[in-house]
Amino acid sequence: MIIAMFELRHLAALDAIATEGTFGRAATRLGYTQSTLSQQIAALERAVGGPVFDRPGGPRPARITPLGRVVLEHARTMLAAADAAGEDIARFHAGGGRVDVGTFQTVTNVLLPPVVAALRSDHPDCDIRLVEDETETPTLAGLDLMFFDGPGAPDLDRVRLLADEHVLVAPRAMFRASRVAVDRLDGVPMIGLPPICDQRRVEDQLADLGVRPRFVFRTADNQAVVSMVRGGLGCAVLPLLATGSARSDDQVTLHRLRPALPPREVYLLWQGTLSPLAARLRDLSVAAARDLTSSGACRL
Amino acid sequence: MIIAMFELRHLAALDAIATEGTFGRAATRLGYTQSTLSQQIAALERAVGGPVFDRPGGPRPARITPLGRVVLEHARTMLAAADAAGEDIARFHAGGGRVDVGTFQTVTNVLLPPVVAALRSDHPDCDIRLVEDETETPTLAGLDLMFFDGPGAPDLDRVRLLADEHVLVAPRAMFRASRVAVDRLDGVPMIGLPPICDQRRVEDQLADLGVRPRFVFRTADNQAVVSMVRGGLGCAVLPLLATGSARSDDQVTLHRLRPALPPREVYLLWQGTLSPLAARLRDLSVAAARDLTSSGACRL
DNA sequence: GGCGATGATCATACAAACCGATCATTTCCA
DNA sequence: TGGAAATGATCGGTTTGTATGATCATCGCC
Repeated sequence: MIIAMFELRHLAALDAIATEGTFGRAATRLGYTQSTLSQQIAALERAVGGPVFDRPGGPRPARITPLGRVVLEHARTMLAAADAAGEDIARFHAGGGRVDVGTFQTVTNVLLPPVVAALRSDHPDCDIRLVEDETETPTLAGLDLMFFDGPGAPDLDRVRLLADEHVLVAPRAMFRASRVAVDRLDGVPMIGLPPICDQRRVEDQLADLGVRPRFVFRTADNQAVVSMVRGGLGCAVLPLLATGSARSDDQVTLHRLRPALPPREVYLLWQGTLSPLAARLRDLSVAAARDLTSSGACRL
Repeated sequence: MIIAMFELRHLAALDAIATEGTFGRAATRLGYTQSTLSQQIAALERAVGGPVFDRPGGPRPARITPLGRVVLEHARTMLAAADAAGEDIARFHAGGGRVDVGTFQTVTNVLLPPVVAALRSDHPDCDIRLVEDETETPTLAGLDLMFFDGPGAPDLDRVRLLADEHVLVAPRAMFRASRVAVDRLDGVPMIGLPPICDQRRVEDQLADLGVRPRFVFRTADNQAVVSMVRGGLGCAVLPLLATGSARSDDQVTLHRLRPALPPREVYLLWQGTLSPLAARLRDLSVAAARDLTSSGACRL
């Protein structure tokens, strides 16, 4: 007997007949004719190598055979899985399901909250998973979308979300002018993020200008950088959005740099076809970024 | 998007391509051509309402899409179930699997042991389940085979296994002759099984002959009946096989009755098509019964 | 003995599967 | 820069399978 030559439609027929008792009623329920069901069962019996129903003849209903019971048991498993698949597919198309997003602090704190709120208001049961994996060469593996401060690998799809101006955050007494010349940072005690990604680029650019700050503390936490500046430990060069809600006050001052460093460019990366949910997240993110830019939040 | 119009073969293609990476290798593995797999995936994509693979073009391999992942997850469930079904079907045809048998004490103790031994020697993993349900009108529901002391309902299939002579079991001092006239049992203290099935027929037949024994103890346990006779509590009329290995000794004597009561006829009943395992059990039971009969074990 | 329900069977129209050949695209290498 | 190699898509044609409606055989029941 040959292996697994049966079709889902045959198994549905088996189930319907076993449930309804007769070929005719099962055919009605499935929207077929009795003739079709007879042939489907015949095909199934060819596939499994023996009869699945006893047909006593006359008005007596069909009775399932031991072989039929064996097949039926598995058939119901498969039909249930098919149903579940259909539901998941429908949910997928409706914009539900799951989306895995790579992000980083600024995006998580500034951009994503309204995006997530909008998604969850449309699809309360959608499964949004955020992963913060700030490494030098991040990967898209296992992610549907990834926010990144650069255009990423050339074979990826991308959209540029915003340009985030680099500003100087300094203890209040340190600088007066609203614009500070970059070379005044040479030798100055400085707080920094770990030297990867944007922070690395900033330091490289300063070095190209002959400026070598003296890093006295590094932390991966944007807010902690600002707090240390606030404590007077040193100053910091940060993308404006990374400063959070910090603005010039009685402890810190924010300054533009002269010459201005190239801004941090935030991209959203993905690869190939997106799920409707992920596409919606992308579109909402683009809109949110446009709002941020036009509201002036990315420029001092 | 339409519901569950996909076929197992499409899901197998999906799985193979997701595993192998390219349509061509997957086609080779499945024994199809690349063209066929392209068309199968196209059909699947029509069924699920969207692409399941991104085809980057050129020598780059196909990559599964989010929708493809959703489908693939369920596909693997269904394919695993199909595999399991195939294995169960193969086991079924080879004579393995499960069989549910209704039996009763005599059959369990005398007939079945060698039958079960033979079955389990052929198929060590076969699942033989015995149910002792000694009621007046037993049912075949949930059973593949049923041993019964009568021909059963007319719409059942049956085979007559053996005729088991009714004998008198008496305390040693009670009767001398090897044949005892039935009417000598009138008023005699007697041990009996519950008055159903064969026991009921025996009592009816005695009553028809004007014989009314005095039942002083009833138990459903054949061996307990003999034990009570051995204790001198009374005598008993039993089918010979129900006496187990009891024979005339220094405590009990076995006697033929005059006139002989009709023997207990043991049938094996079933309905419709049997599984190979059940058919084998039936055939072995017929052979075992023939052995019992020809060895004289059913006649004193 | 006829009625009604059951499932099987047949002929036919239609759809789908599969294959072989071919094509378009892209990468890689010389 | 041009061509070889590998990818998947597409097309035409044959085969296979599917669904239908009509008809037939069987059997229980009134």
